[in-house]
Amino acid sequence: MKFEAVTIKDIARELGISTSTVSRALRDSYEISAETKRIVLECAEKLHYTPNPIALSLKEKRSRSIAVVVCEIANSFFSQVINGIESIAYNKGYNVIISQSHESFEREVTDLQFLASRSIDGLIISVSSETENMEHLKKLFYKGLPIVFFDRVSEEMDTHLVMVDNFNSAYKATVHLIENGYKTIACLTNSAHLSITKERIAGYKKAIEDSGELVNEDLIKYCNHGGVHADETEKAMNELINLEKRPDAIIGLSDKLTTGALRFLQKQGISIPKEMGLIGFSNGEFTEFLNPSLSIIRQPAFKMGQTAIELLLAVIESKRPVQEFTRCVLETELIVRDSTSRNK
Amino acid sequence: MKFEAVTIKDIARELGISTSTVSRALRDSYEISAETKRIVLECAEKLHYTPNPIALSLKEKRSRSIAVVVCEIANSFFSQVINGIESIAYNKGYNVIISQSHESFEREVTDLQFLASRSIDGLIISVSSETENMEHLKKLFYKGLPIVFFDRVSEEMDTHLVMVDNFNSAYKATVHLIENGYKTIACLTNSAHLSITKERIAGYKKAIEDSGELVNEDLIKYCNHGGVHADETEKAMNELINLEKRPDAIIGLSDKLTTGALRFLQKQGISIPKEMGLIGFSNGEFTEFLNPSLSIIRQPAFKMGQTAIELLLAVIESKRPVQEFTRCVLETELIVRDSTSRNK
DNA sequence: TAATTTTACGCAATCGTTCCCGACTAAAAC
DNA sequence: GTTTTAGTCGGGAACGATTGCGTAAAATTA
Repeated sequence: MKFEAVTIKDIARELGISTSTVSRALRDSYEISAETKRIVLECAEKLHYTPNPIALSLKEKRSRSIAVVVCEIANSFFSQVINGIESIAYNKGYNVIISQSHESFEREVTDLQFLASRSIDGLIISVSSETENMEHLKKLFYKGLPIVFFDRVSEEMDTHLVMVDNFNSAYKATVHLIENGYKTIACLTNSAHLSITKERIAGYKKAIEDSGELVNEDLIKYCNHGGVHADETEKAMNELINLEKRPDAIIGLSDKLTTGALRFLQKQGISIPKEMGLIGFSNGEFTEFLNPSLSIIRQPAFKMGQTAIELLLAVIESKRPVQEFTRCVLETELIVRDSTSRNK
Repeated sequence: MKFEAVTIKDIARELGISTSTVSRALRDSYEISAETKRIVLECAEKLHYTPNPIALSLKEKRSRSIAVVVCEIANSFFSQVINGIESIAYNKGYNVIISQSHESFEREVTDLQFLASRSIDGLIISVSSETENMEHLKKLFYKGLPIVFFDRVSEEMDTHLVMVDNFNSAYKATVHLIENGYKTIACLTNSAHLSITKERIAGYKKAIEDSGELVNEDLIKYCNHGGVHADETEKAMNELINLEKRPDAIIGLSDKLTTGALRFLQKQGISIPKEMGLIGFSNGEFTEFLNPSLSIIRQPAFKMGQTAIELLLAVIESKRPVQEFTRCVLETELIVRDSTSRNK
């Protein structure tokens, strides 16, 4: 594979036949006699021939590899999504190339530039929390690169979208807090321009309004880097607990923010769920064993990954240009635990 | 990148010059006049030319992509390692292709076969817990594929190794338990043939012996799939708590096993650290906030990833065959928390 | 037996890029 | 005035594999 690199030519030379015959024999073409096929196969075996995929890619203009761009791998939600993607890509003979944006727009742009220059057949992406401008993606998309968005999607392009029912998830969680007697519910969320933020905030607001209360914008804290920098979450939390009317519950609208809030409250010695209720989006594996056990909204991450890759491969392998795009919305699961049971 | 695919031929045609000149101009060759370079660069810009890496790979016989094989991405330790790998690979212009073995030997073999056929320039691997036979790796290695092992290594090939001081880590953790008054210390570990298992078990045994006790093999439970199947851990734990002399502490010799033990003890209502002390290897992000907070041995996962990729790239980019291989042993961190403080 | 079809294989172009050889012009050296 | 010598550029062969087309020889048919 490296130094030797047996090629079809070596077989041809060894056998005294042409490369075309070898190629056809290897592909079991009908125009090659059974005897020749046998000899070629035998020789290929003997010489440890392995086809060179690069040469194939060059001819076929496809690399059989797809790229996945997420903000961080070391985040349960995203690693579970990748797990789902990989589970299917592997079976279909595709490589999965992974890149992390670390919530940086600049990094996302260079990532994409790099990947695009590496001839990928398709892209699955959840944009960074800094990403407002979609030009870099549009450019690739209109050049013909199949793209599937998941989680943090953009509706600016006509393509497949995989997400959860963000509105309803946030709505349910907020209603749950209200029903448990929490009155002043604050909200820790991502950059305002992200799709997930807009939808989740809308659900949160609707729940507040449906309970007959007024939405207080001061209770909504936007963390523009999604909580990757711990101080960002801390700052937001500090502002919240110093409000003249201190909230009695927090809802974290993404994984890192939920756990960041927990971390902060623990440090400050603010008791959960008594002084402060806490619920949030999370796909962490051990929310059940946290102290207190955490009430969460869990996304079907693995399923989301599978759906995304299936949609992407359908586009890639479609003969004709795909016109119909699905907007796949999956359900989340609200898991109630101790961090929101005030009365316990 | 897909449909148009502007090539240097297009530029050559547009400008009425040869492809060789275009190629040289683009690479800023000394034999091309400044004026021609300017024109070519301008035209390339205008036509949105992007070089085709596949064609380059074919010529240069390198793909600038490396493969990483781990058992699971959705495992903090491995995702942190990958994070470290990616952080450096990205800067050096390499793609990272990730594959999961899911602790299956068969899957590892097919993974590798697939990857090798995709012309990767190098491989970083932590073998699956089922992997005893290294032939599949040897075959690739002797074909010339640079390989770096990390975590679960094999010494059968003369190549770079990145690991932690497993012996000492297990030793320290066991001593810690002993010093805290635990008498009967059981051990939950991976398949017996893995390097990490051997070394960690040796450290555990040494600590027991140093304390003047005898090692009881019944207290060592081997989970051959590393705890990916929950029932495996449960079975082992059940056997332990039903021993005539029930252990009063557990040491988990890998991430999944430590958390698996915690999960089991919680379910059974066995109080930690009173009835049972618990410590183990873990790189989980929230061991601090678990109930009780977990004493752990933390590996420098990010650093391990960085070290592995640096060693690998050095081999890949070396002009002459590399003869000297390092066996890099990093230190772990013992973090004492509530799960081992019996007296509290 | 002659004409036709089938079988089995080789030639050469192609994918996009690089790079080894020339080759040509104009200025410098003899 | 002839020869060197830079300075620029083009032609064409690679890299490994596929494939349309052409064509011998063998097999079939008339």
